[in-house]
Amino acid sequence: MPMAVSSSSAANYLMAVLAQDSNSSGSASGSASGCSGAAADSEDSQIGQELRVNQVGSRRRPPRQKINARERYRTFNVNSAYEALRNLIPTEPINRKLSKIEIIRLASSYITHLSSTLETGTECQPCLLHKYENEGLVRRISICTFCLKTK
DNA sequence: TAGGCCATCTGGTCCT
DNA sequence: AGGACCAGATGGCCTA
Repeated sequence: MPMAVSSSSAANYLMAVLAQDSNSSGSASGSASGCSGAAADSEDSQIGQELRVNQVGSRRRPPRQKINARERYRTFNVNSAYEALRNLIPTEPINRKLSKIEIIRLASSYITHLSSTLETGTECQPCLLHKYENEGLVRRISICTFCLKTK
């Protein structure tokens, strides 16, 4: 159960996704953007593929559309978490677009920066100060974006 | 046009 | 058995 996501918006999204899939009955690819990497190149082969993937040997599998909808919902929740994390990272300009990998790296860096701020008790380049205070230890700190920003 | 980023589909694996 | 999670494949969009 996702916790960081607003339950109402997530639920709305799930409903929308499921409704979309029920409307696109018979099609193997219910993608909104129309891209389906493994989709076949004709309708007949799509249906054939659907039958094949849903029945392996004698074992019946759940309909692909339902599984795809759940996966889209899961991706939606992951993206919501990325968005929540991104909102905690100060940038310039404030609404600068960040990729997912940038969000993770900057969040990690920002946590380190805040930690150094707490430990040194100063907001003036705490990471650099923290480095000197811990001289002799193995810990190494690279140039901190957030220290450079708060001059 | 190449490369980066992303959404989606899919099959496999693990968990409840 | 069904759902959650994950990684690979694929194709679209955008930017330098």
